[in-house]
Amino acid sequence: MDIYLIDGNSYVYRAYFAIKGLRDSRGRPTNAIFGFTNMLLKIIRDLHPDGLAISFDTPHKTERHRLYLEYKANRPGAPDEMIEQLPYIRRVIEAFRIKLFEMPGYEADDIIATIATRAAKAGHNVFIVTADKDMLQIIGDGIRVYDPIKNLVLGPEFVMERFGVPPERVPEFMALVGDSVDNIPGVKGVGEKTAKELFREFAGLDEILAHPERIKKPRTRKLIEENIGNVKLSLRLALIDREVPLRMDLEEFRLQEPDWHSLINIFREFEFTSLMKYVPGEAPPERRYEVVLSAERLKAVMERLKGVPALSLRMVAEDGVLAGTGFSPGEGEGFYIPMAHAYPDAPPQVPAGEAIGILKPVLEDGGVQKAGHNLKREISLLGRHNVELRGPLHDVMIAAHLLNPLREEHSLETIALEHLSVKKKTIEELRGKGGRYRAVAVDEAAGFACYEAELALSLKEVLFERLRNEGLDGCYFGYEMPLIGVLAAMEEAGVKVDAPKLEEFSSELGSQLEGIKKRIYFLAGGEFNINSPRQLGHVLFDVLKLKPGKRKKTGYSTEVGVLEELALEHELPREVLDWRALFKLKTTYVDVLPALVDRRTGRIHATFHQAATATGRLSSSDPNLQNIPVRGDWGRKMREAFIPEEGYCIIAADYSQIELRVLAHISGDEMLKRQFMEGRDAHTMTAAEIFGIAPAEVGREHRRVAKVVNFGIVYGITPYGLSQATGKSPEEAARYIDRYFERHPGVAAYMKAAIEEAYRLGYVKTLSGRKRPIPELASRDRRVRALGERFAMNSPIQGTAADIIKKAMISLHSRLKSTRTRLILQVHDELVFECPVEEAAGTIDIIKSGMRDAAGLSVPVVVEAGAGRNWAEAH
DNA sequence: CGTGTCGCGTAC
DNA sequence: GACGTACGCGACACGG
Repeated sequence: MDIYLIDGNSYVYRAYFAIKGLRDSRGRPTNAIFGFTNMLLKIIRDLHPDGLAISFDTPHKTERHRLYLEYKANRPGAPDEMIEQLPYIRRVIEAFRIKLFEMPGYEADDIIATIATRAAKAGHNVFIVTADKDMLQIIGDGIRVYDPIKNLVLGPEFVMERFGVPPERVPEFMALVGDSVDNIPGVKGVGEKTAKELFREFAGLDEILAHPERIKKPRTRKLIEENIGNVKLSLRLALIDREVPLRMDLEEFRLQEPDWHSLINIFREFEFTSLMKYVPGEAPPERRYEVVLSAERLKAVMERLKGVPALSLRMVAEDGVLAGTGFSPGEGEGFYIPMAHAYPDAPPQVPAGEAIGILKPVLEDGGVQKAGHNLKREISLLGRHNVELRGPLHDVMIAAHLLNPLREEHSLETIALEHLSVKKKTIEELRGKGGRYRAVAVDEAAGFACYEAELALSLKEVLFERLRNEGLDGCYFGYEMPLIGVLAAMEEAGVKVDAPKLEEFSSELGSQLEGIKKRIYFLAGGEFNINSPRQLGHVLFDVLKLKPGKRKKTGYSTEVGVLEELALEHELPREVLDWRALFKLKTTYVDVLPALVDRRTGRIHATFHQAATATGRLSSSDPNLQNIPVRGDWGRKMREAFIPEEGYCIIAADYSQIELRVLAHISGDEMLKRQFMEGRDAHTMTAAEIFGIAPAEVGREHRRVAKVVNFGIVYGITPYGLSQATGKSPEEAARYIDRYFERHPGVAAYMKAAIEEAYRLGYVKTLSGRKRPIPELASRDRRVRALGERFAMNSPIQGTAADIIKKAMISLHSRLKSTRTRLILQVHDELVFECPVEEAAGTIDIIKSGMRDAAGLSVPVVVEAGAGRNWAEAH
C-alpha cells in the first residue's frame, strides 16, 4: 500500500496562517477548517493513497519537556481563533473516516515515525505529509517525506543536498544548528553553513565531540567545546522516537469512502460552497424503481395510481425527442418509462406517443397535484403530444426563487443540497461528457429520473410550507404557477425571422465595417485591435495624446460618453463609435439570429426564464429577444426582420409609462395621479415642474431632461447619475431632483417609507407580495447601503410592473386560447402577438382591454397597440 | 482548449 | 464609486 501519514499540527498551523480572514456569515473563523479540509481533499484526489492516517500532539508534557524545561517554550501559544476550530477539524477527519492517532506524552512526530517504521518494515511505501524538517531524519527504505506545498516527494538525495548528511544524521546536524521553532538550543553561532562544513570533514557528531581539537576554525572549535552539554541535549531532543508503544493495525489505515452526508453538513454549516463540487453525486437511495416496459403494465400502474393526491414528473428529452419519463406518486416509489433509449440490447420500449396517451387522463386530472422542477419543460413536451398538464401545479424551482430571488441559480442539485442535504448526480454526470442520454441503460436512467421526481416531491413539502409562512403563496399560485403554461406556449410558438434579409444586412454591415476599419487604421497611423479597450486606450491617449476622461480599474475608459467628448477634438473617436455600433449589431444580432432558427419549425425559440431576476421580471436567452435594438435606422431595420407567418400580422402592445403609473398608485401622490387621470404627457408635466414653466412652454430640450428625470425617479435617483445621463452639472441635477420632490411630496414620502421599511424588515415587496431581500442595507460601507436604498425604491416599482404584465399574459393566454392568435414575445412592458390579418382589429381590442384590466391600479392604464407586417411596423 | 472576469453595449 | 433589471459579445488571463 501507499500509506500517507499526515502531521496534523503542522497542517492546522499552516492552514490557519495561509488563509486569512475566512469566516462564515455568523462571523465564526473557518480558515483553519477550510484549509485543512481542502488539503485532505487534495491529497485524496491527487495522490490516490491506499492508506491514510493523521496524528496530533496532545497538550500533555512529553519526555522532551522532562529533559529540557524550555522545550518548545519559544512557540507562541496557538491563537484562540485556531483552537476554537480544532473540534470541527476533528469532525472533518471523522467524516472522512480517517484514522486519528494521539497519545498523551508523545508527540505527533514520534507517533508518525513509529507507524512509518513499522509500515515500511511490512513492505509498504510510506509518505509523511509535513512541512517540518525534523521528519526528514526518518527518510529511508520505503519512507519519504511529501511536501504538499511544493508538491515534492523528498528522498535521501534531497537531504544529502540540503544538509550534507544522510537522513539518519539529521538529528546530529540539528544538534549543532538548533531549531528556533521547537527551541532546541544547538550551538549558538553555528549555522547551517558551518555545520555542513563540519560534516564534510568529520564522519559524524561522535567524532566531532571526541576530537573537537581537530576543528580547523578556532571560533567554531571554541563554540563547540563550550557547548558540549547543549549539543548532547539537543541531539536527544531532535532525535525522533520510533518506538512509541502504540497499538496499530495497518488495515485500519485503508482509505474508506468518506461519510459524504456528514461532509455535506459540515460544508453547509461553514458555507464551504466551493468544496461541494468534490462531493460525488449521490446514487439514488437503495430503492427499487420500476422500469415500465409495456403498455399493459403501464395501464396497470395507472389503474393503481387512481386517486393519488399528487404526482411528481421528470421528463427527459434529447434533440427535442422524448427519451424517457420518470414519475413518483410518493416517497419511496417511482416508475420510469423508457421511450427512446437506444443501445445494443436495449429493451423494447413503449413509444412516447402511446405512453403519454395512457398517462393522459391522470395528467389532465385537475384533482391530482403535479409537482416538478422546471415544469415548463414537462408542459412543453406534453403540449407537443396534445396533453395539458392540469391540477394544482408545484414547481420547486420557482418556489426556491420566490424564497430567495437573489440566488443566481435554482437547479435541483442546489436546492436539494440546501434543503435536504442531498448531493445528487447531474444529468451530465449520468450521461458522461459528450455522452448521449439515449445511450444510458434504462435502469440507470430510471434511478436518475425517478430520484429527481421524488426529490421534487419532498422539496415541494418543505418549500411550500416556507412560502406560506412568508406570505408568498398568493404570488406563487396567483401569478407564477399559471404563468408557466403561458411561457411554455410562447416558447413553443417562437418567432419567425426573415433570414435572407438578415444575411443581406450582414454583408452590408461587413463592407461598411471594412471601410471604417481602414479609416481608423489610417487615423491611428497603424493597425490595432479596435475591440480591445486596452489597445484603443493606448492609441487614443498614449499615441494621439488625447486627454483621458475617467479611468477604469484596468486602464483608461473608452466607453461611449468618453469617446463622444473626444470626438470634438479628433476624427478617430467618431469612427470608433460607428465601428462599435455596427460591430455590435452584426455580431450580437444580425449574424446570430439566423443561426438560431430551429430546423423543425423554421422559427426562433428563445427561452424565457421565470426564476432569474431579483425583481420578478422575466429574462430571455438563446437568444435574448428582450434587447433587440429599436432606436435609429438600424433598430428599425432589425425589427423589420421579425415577421409573421403568411396570412398573419404582428401585433405589438405596450404599456405607456407603466412604472410611473405604478409609482403614482403605490405612493398615492396626488399630483402624479391627477396627471395620469387627466391623460397628460408624463415627461412634459415633469419638465414643466422642474423648470417652473407652463406645459405649453416645454420645448424639446426641456422634455429630454425631464424624461431622464422620470427614469431616474424610478431607478432611485442620485444627482451624479442624473448629471451623467443629462450632461448637466451635478448641482443642476440636484436642483431638478429637489424640484421634483417638492412638487411630489407623496413620491418623496414613498421613497422614505420604502427605505425605512427595508431597513426594518430586510426586504421590500411588490403588490403581488413578491419579496426582494436587501442584504446591502446591513453593510458598513456607506456606498453599499446607498445601493441598497436604491433597490428599496426601485424594486417594488419594477416588480409590480412585472406582476401586472404577468397577470395580463395569463389572462390573455386563456382569452385567446380558442383563437389562432399566439403570444410570441414579452419585453417587460410590451407583448407581441402573431394574429391572422383579418382578425387584427378585434384582437387588438381584446389585447388592450386584457392588459388594462390586469393592472388594477388606482390610476388609468394606457395601452398602445398596433398591427403590421413586421415588428417595426406594428409600433 | 476550456473557464472566468472585464469592459462594453443593447433593451426596458 | 457613481441610476434600477437583464444577456451576450470579444478580449484577456489563467490553468490544464
